This record gives sequence, C-alpha cells and structure tokens, in this order.
Amino acid sequence: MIVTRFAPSPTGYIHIGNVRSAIYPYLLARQNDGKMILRIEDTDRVRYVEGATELIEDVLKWLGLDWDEGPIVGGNHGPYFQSERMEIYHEWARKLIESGRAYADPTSPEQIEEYRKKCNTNKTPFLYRNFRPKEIPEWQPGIPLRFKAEPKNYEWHDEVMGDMHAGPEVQDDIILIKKDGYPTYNFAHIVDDAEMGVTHVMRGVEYLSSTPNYLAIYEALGLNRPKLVSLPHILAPSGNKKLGKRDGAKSVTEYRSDGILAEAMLNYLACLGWNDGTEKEIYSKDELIEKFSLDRIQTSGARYDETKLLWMNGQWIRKIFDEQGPESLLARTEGFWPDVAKEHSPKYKLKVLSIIYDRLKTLADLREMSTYFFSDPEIDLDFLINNKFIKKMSEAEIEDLIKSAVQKLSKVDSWDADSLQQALNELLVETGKKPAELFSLIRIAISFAPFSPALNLTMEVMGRETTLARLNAVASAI
RNA sequence: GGUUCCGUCGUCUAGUGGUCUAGGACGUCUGGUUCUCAUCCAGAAAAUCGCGGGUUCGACUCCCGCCGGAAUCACCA
Repeated sequence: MIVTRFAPSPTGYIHIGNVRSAIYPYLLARQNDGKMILRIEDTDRVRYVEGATELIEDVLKWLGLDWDEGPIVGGNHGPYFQSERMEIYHEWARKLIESGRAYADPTSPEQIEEYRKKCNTNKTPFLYRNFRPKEIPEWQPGIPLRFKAEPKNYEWHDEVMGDMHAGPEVQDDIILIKKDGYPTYNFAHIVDDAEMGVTHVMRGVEYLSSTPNYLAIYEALGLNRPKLVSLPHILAPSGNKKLGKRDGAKSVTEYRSDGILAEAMLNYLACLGWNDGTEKEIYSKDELIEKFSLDRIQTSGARYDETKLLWMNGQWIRKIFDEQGPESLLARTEGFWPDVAKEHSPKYKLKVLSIIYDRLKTLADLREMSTYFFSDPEIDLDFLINNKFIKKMSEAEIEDLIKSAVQKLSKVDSWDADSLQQALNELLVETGKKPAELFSLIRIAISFAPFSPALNLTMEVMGRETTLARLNAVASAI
C-alpha cells in the first residue's frame, strides 16, 4: 500500500510554496487507495509558533485535502507531533551508538566555528568528520549526538529527477540529536517515516543534496529506502529565486479571504509543475486524483503567476454556477457581499449573483460590483454627462429622455427581462436614439457604476419601484 | 568555492530521432456578441527549442564541451 505524508513545521503560516508538497502526496495516496499522513515537525522550539498547527489543518481542510492519520483523526502510528515522540528517537539513537555509527560530541560550537573558519581560509570544503573529537564521552543530556559517516559512493533513483549519484565528499557527521534532546529533521523524519510505514517521501528539491546522508542513515539503521520524490521549486514572480515569504508569498488563508475558490487554488497549484500531457487546463480534485502521475512532474522550477490563478478562479466560478447550480456558488459567497447587502434576502442575492457572476474574477469582486443593487447610488451628474455617448446631448435632452423612459417603463405590464427589452426597443424607435446613447444613459442613471450587466437584466433584478425611483431622482437632479 | 540539479514563446507547458515550416493555455493586441464591464466566439503578434561542437540520411529530441540559473554545504526544517 502506498503511504505518503505531509510533514510541515508549525513555524508560521503556510504559503503557496509549501502547500504543493501536501497536494502531490495527497493525490498519490488517494489515487492508489493508500494513506495520507499528517505529521507535525515541531522539533525546533525556537521557531515554534503558537496556533500554526491549527492554521495548517485549516488550510488542508479548505483545500479538501483530508488525511487518514495525524492530528485530530489519530491513527495507529501516533503520536503525530514529533515533540511527543522523544523516546522513540532516543531508542533509535541508542541503536546507532551500539553499532558504533553515532557518537556523543563534546566539541563546543565555538570550537566548531574555528574549524570551519580554518577550512574557509584554506579554501577546503568543511567536513566535520575530519575533526572528530579524540575523547568520546558517554551520551547524556546536554551533549549532541552525531552520526558517524562512512563515506562512499551512492546511487539512487528519484521518482521525479531520475537516476542520481553522489560521491563521499558530500557525506558528513551530521547532528542526530541536538543538545536540547530534540532530534534534528535529518534524523527524526527518517525514524518517523520508517515507523509510520511511509512508502513515498515527497519533499522539495532542496533536500536532494542531503539525500546521500539520509541514505547512509537508512543503511546504518537497517531500513529499506522509501521511494524518494523531489518536487521542483515554485519560483517567485520576479527574479529566479524560490518563492518565499520575502517575495510576498501570501498565506493560503489570505487567498481564501481574497475570494479565491479552493477548487481554483488546488487546480492551479497542482498544474504548476505537472500536467497530464493533454491540453486540459481545468481539473477538479477527482480528475486530478485520476490523472496524477509522478513521472509527469516537471523537473525544473515553475514561476508563480497570479494572473493565471485569477483566470482559473474565474473559470471555476462559472463552472460551479453552471454545473453545480447557482445556490452552490451562492453558498460560497458569504462574507464577500458589500455591507449594504446585509438586510437583503438570500433570494435577492441569488438573483444579483446570477446576472453578475460571469464578470467575477474573485468572490471579493462582489463588494465593488454589486453595491448599487442593494442601496441607491450617489447621484454624480459629472459622471453621467461625461460619458462618451451622453456628452453630445444637452441637459434638456437628457431630462426628456429619462422622462420618456420613466413613462414607457411604468407602462410595462410584466416586469421581466423580455418585456423590459421589448419596451427598451420601442423606446429606441420612439426617441430615434442609438442603443449606445439611450441604454448608456439609463444604465448610468440607475447604477452610477462604471459597468453593469445587460440593462434589461439589471432592471429586472432591481425591480420596478427602484428603477423608476432612481430615474426620477436623476431627472429632478438635472 | 565544493557538490547536485535545471535550461522550448513574457509566463505555465506539449514534445522521448522524421507527422515541428514547434502545438495548447495565461497574458497582450484586433474584431464580433443591440450600452458599459466581463463572459463567450473568431483572429493576430510572440520561441533561430541557452550556446558551440559531434553522432545520424535526418536532432528540440542522443553524446561532449561551454555558458547561464538554482539548490545545498546549521545543534532550521
């Protein structure tokens, strides 16, 4: 059975660069009826941030990435917080001491720094194994434990990068257990993956160069290597660096409050560095699970492009409305309506949504784009008069036109889109105006918005009373 | 500096020796959809496939060299 894991450290918010290494393991596990484990790597007590774990869980849930073992859901291989697994690491560490593959290192950090400087001035690579202490004390709290490297050539296969190899020069005596008793990532993840039965270790390429050291530890511990999967970086929008907090990488939760749909986020991130070889662009979670394959993950880094995310979000807004129904989209708009919409019924909001949804890039656009449906706009005569189609009319003519519109519209029997369009068409004939002139005038008079849906639809949703009242108000303001 | 990885339109990518005069998508531009904005539709511009050598009848695809970029070299993960 395939077992994958997402193992973040709770050091702050998760941004787009991080989540993708949750998405791929998830897809692989689900595709193969495997298991997905969530493990919290909280061994760095200095960088630990309160509440960060909940944030991670939150983001995963939002994206629809559920886990089979881990915090909240439990499992047979817990605990799932590394800080609660100390005895386990120490037990494995003792095995290494017994087999002579680990030693307590009494050397002070200052001394180590000196060694390092010496190498720098001699321009030789710094390898700690060249400075092993003469006297090895008993391992006890307060003394770090180091791996004893036996450097040699390593070959391995990376499911994404292909066949890899590395020489002895990259293997060193890395720290297994820190002086505070907590294990390092380098040691803890190996123990945990083994104990938890993880079959596919998926992580960013930054770990690729440490792999020979990990391979040595697997060997010393008598463990089988899991399959290794290196994920390429997501690059910052500009420059050539990997996307990080400093490049303004937004928290995933921030995208949620900016009105990005979870479907779009998942779709975009999954396809940033992966594709199924066809020309398909829009994938649902189920489609991703079906089509995903490790060997189609890109080997080079992919630049993060927010414009494409936005486009995809628009696609998803329309897809949900069209395929899952207007109510389904409405359900996701909570919190995105303008304040003035508070008093209005869901039914009315649904009507509004139905005529403006195809111009939304994000749900947050609702705030700017729907205000005039819920409250009377401020009359701004300059805005009206400066319109390129209205500019050439005199004020008297404008007033006349609005008045005839009021007259015509108040006679409409049934206030629906078709009847309204018919009335507008008749008005066009009667006034001898072009659609651009007459419709722009009415549109602006009832909305004072830079843009709005088709005029007949807008009036239908607004209702007879509001439409006529606003037209009258403008006529008397001129 | 050592080690490792990467290199096709501005961006994400298709491409596994001939079907590539290099395909799609985002973005950009043009036109259409009785008004605006958007959707949708049609179309355009945009890649001498990092560079230079080979191998081959033939290379984006295989080999070598170079150049460029990135990652890593912590008692961080």
